[in-house]
Amino acid sequence: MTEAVARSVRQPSMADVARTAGVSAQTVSRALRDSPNVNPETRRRVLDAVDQLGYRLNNAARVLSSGRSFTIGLVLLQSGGYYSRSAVTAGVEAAAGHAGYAVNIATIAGLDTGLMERALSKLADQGVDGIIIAVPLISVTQKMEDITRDIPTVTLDGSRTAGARVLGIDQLEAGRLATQHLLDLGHRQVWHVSGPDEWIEARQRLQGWRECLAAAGIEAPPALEGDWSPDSGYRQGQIIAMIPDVTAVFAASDEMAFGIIRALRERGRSVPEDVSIVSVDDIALAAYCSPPLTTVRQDFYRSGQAAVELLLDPDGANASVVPASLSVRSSTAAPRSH
Amino acid sequence: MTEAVARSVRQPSMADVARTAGVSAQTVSRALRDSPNVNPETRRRVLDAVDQLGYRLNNAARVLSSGRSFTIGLVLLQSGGYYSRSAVTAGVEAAAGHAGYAVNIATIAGLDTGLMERALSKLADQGVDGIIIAVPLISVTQKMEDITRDIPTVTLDGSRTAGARVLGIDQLEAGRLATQHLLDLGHRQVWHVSGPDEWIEARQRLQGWRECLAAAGIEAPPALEGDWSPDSGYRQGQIIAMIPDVTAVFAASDEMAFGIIRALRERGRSVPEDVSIVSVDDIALAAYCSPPLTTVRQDFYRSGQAAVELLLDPDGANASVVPASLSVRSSTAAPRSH
DNA sequence: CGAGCCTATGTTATCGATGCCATGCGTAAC
DNA sequence: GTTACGCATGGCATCGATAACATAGGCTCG
Repeated sequence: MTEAVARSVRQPSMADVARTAGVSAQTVSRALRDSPNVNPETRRRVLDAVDQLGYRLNNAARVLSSGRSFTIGLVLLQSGGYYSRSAVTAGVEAAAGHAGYAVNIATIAGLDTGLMERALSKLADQGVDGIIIAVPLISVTQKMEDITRDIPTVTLDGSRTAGARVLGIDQLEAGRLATQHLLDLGHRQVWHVSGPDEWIEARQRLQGWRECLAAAGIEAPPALEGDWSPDSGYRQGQIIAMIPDVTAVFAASDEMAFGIIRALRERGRSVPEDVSIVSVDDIALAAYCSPPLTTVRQDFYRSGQAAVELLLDPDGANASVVPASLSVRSSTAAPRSH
Repeated sequence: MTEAVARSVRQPSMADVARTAGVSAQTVSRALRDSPNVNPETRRRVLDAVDQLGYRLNNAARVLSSGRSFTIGLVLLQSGGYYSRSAVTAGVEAAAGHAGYAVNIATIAGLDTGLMERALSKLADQGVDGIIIAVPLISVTQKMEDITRDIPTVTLDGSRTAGARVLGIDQLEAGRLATQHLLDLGHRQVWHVSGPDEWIEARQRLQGWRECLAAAGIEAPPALEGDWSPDSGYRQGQIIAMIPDVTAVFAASDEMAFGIIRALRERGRSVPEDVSIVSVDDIALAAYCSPPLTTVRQDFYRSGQAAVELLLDPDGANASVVPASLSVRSSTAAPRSH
């Protein structure tokens, strides 16, 4: 006797639900989207049918017919800043999910306009309703403008295209807070290990540092440049260790700060006794490595959330700023008196 | 004179391209998907028309008519392990993008079957072609089984449902490597601060530790349990610091290890002179904090890639393992001789 | 008590790409 | 010189939900 071949069963559609509930497909659609004009009794019947059939709304069909995808795209940089990337993602995902949106990720391998264009294209192809760019745009191309003109975009701490809104942590302020803290402790000079120049954050922190020193009438020493990684901090730290009079360093990220500290210690300079170090980020480990870092706290998770809110708010402001605050721990101290 | 109102222009469709290129829509579709039976000259005309119109394939329509979404879902846990989460995501995204797939993220706030079900439902609703679960499934519910039966699933280091393939770093081996390293240095006893018991990784590392000690004829001391965070490491470290004879500790994660080290130092126990510490992960900072950590390296990025490969390989194995290896640095040393 | 309106529901067209089948032409095979 | 087959292409139905419009009762108000 021939058995019916077990074939992959077709997923139930709205029409199936409608049939089971004894209503039209349109009514099912309305009931599922809590449209106001649906009889509670009818809605219940529909929901029962949904349960019974194990119905699942077909997203593609909804997107096609409604023109909205309920998905937002997130552009991230692959390398560097594991902590911040991860925290931003979590914040974005949480806020998006809360608003009924899914998140689609596009990672780019480096700061390159070509890669950036491809990432944006990919998201545009996916039909995202909005885009959050969490990497700095070094330069904005026509293609990027085209895409961000058609799709609402929020730039997190980056430069902007004509169409994009900008959300930023106040990096100028972060640089000032860090530098001022060192000056307040009595240091007469503050060195700086910056992030890569392509990054807006890096430039702004650098500028905050310069301005703060200028305001105190101090001429800024040359800035050293790292790439956010602990390893680059280590390399710049080796250089700093060769300069005799350094008593205070402002590092543009916690990870670099740890590298700097390691290099200084290996050369017999202790932190904070000989050299004070302050940085920016306040990653989870900042309080637990040795010494616990004095650092300017950035709330990445909150930034991610705020970016989504800014994106989805139809008449929101065009720019918004998340404040930064100083966490004082043990990597800074008054300079040793001679 | 009345100006035409600037209205949101309809995106060009395949039919528009077809008209411009002087062919049928079907041929456009074939040309764009490099179907073999298309005249090169025709293809060129089509591509020119695409360029000229700025045509962009409508993903929703493609998904609806083809039944495939070219999207894979990634389930992540929101808290803890920033580094690993981020690296896994990058690996998944890279491998997926390489194969022409987009990645859709679902973050869950905690290890809870309800949240897990909702995350899977959300991904299923989005019509993903496959799912990668990067959090341990504490217990598998019917609903979870249903979803993972319908959609190919790979579990990264987690327990498994009937339908899922499993990819894991060999955590048993990681636990053994770490413990054996301490025994080889001459330690007579090794304490352990584990991860939360719900995590398979945590259980396996713990088991590796127990087995290794057993093989050496040593009775394992009670394990202390943390939650992967530096803070939990710090708390367990305070307890360890009160026990006089401890000379070696195996921490289940780098972040906890840093917390433990901090607690020990605050109580006057130096690392590695008084107490040796080895952990698991090898995060970027492991080499740069003080002391540089001896740790079992896990290649999260590679794991993410491997998960995608396993997912997309139609006749791949049902399980696969990424090896772990020991990075020896300065947090471990031979015990002080009495 | 009839005009007008609000509520609950049904009907039909539509979104844009693809699967399947049909077609016409050139060429190799018998 | 048919038959048969491969290649390049077109036509049409279809995927599943939704927007826009249509309709049938019931209620309010002058």
